[in-house]
Amino acid sequence: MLEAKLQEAGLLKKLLDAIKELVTDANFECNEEGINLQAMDNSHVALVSVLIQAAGFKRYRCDRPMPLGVNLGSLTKVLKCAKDDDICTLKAADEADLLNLVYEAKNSDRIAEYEMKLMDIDSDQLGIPETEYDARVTLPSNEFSRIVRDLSLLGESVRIEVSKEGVRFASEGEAANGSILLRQTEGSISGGKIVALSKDGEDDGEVKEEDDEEENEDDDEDEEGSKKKKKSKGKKEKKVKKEDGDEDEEMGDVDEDGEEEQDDESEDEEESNGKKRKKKASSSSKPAKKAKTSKSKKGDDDDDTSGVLIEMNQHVSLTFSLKYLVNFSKSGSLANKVQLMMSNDVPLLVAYEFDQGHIRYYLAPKIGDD
Amino acid sequence: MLEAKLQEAGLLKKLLDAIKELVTDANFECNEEGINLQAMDNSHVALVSVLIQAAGFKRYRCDRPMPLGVNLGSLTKVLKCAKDDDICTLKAADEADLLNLVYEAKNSDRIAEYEMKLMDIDSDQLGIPETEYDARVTLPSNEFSRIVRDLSLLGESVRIEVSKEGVRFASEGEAANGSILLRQTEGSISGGKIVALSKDGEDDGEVKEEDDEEENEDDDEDEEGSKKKKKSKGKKEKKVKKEDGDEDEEMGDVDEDGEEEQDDESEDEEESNGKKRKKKASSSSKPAKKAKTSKSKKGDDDDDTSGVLIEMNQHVSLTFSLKYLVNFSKSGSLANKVQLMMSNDVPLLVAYEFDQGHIRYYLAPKIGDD
DNA sequence: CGGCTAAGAC
DNA sequence: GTCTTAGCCG
Repeated sequence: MLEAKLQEAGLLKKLLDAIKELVTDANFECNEEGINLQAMDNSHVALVSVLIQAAGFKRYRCDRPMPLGVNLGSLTKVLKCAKDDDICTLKAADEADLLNLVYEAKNSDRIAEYEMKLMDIDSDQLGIPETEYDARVTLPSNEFSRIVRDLSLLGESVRIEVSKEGVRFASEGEAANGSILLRQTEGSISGGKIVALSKDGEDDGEVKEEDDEEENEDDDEDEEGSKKKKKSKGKKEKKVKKEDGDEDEEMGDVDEDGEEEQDDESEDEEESNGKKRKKKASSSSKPAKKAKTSKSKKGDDDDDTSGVLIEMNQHVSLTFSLKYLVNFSKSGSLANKVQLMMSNDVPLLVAYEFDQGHIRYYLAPKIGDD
Repeated sequence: MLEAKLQEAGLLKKLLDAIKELVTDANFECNEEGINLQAMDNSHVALVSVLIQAAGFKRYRCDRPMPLGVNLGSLTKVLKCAKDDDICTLKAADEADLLNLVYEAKNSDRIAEYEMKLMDIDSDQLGIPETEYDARVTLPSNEFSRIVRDLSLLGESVRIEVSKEGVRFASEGEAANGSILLRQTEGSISGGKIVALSKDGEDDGEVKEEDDEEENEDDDEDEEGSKKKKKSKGKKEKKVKKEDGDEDEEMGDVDEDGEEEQDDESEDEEESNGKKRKKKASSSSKPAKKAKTSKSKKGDDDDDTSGVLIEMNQHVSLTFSLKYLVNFSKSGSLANKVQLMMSNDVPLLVAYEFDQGHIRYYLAPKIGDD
């Protein structure tokens, strides 16, 4: 059975707000690491991956891995019945088709209890390879929101270009063209190894593990299917795949390598890139969180509250659909900072890291001129 | 070429908000005086005239008169990409079909640049004669907004009546009738010469000039007219001419005049009609702004922040469409005060004067009982 | 045509 | 955080 007590219902509410427009139904994969959700958006163009680490809960117990098939619209409604600062407990029995939600006001006698029907969802737990990127831009999440919102008024897509000059967001529209240039706040643009970092260093662990086992097979694609489903390779999976392709394995490698590398990095650069370093400690594929979560986060993403950090090993120039980026930017309420990770011709990773976990979006670039 | 740097993008944003529903496309007539826009509303019932004086800019250069044909919807979108306190620079090359807008955040590395397509617009730069009116009501702009908004809930039109009693706004509707009476805040209702005034005393130069000549005749109050006009009556021409003078000089004058005016004002107040007095000092036809803009404005329109000033030479009673008045009242965000100038059977002038210029609306009265 | 959901303003 | 308005779906 699952019993997970979250200090603030607000976290769940924000997460749902962030993804409910993108995805209608999804499996909340619960296991010892925590709760993970992975899904392609309804049109299979983007992929969203959410993690709430076990340590992010006030209390967490999950005897065995269980997928909870949730209609996000329903869950959103149920969550609207909670106040942001209510203590929220999720409970589900093994094999149950109900999710129990209990809201306790911190300082009151009020206890609200809801039970929501679960559904069986064909979950393609995709293997998201942890790639190394050519560039990462770390900026205040509200700045990112503003940029994509502004440019979305003008055109459909934005070209994001990272160069020594800084990062430029440019969009062309019928009535007007726009271009916004952000320069590195201070210091020079740095390189170093660029991989997605979570504060604890565990990031997509949940997904990974499963993948590892099944992935072995070598289908790139299977992984997704394999782990939980064995589903068909319906379209959904494919997109993801592109990237995954190799990635399954990469995932595994990543963790370990990643950590090591991180250490290395710290030494090299000014710590600016620095956020990564911290994680090493938590190398076991499991999430190490707890103690440092709050700190680590600060350390990582929030080190500089308002600055722009640009790390670049190679010039990148990619074009994306603004509609999706605007959607992703809703997650700004979850973290002060957002990381944009890019390599030419591979999907953009938009990552928001918060104390209890993260939400990451992957979006394939537009090709050609469209 | 044009290069105009505005301290606060917010001013332009407010202006566009105020007129974009009334007009879809319009020419921004740029010349040494500043930037002027004049247009009939889409149904040709109302006329709006906007002026941003050259001195209202942080920096202003316009080598030769040029009309910039702008789609207001497009400009509104582009302006939404600016923060209110961004420094906004407008640039256009001669004969260009693009308007360049640059937004610089005051304290950041952020620079956003937009280029908007211009269009050829058949501009009828109308000569708006500066008429002398029988009555002027000066009231807080939010009070005016409230009145027309309230009455618009009841009926389609409002009868505005200025008498010794004060000013009455009365509307009849199917469900209810309403009537709002505002009395002169203090002192008695005054007469005197009633013409549109801008804080600097330059106001609608473009329009007025024509009238001036006629006015010259000796009204005590002519001052306003006299000082600046002497222009020809051609519409476009006028504008240009007034000041072509030269900017440098203006600046000088401005400061000085401005200050003087303020002083004067304080004295005249009770003179009640007083608003005009101020201008005499600034007789040089130039706009006096800058240094004291903020102050001067206060002085003029805002002398009494919350009071109602009624000037009347003759009883007037006119009926107008509330729909338009509600629309006009959106400009309340630009100025604390609004002036309603009326004579029987001629269009109402609704004028908002702010530090950098003004926005004025003209609306023909309804005739008969409709 | 009405209801619901989402976005923007106060 | 709440309310209001606009856009989308049923």
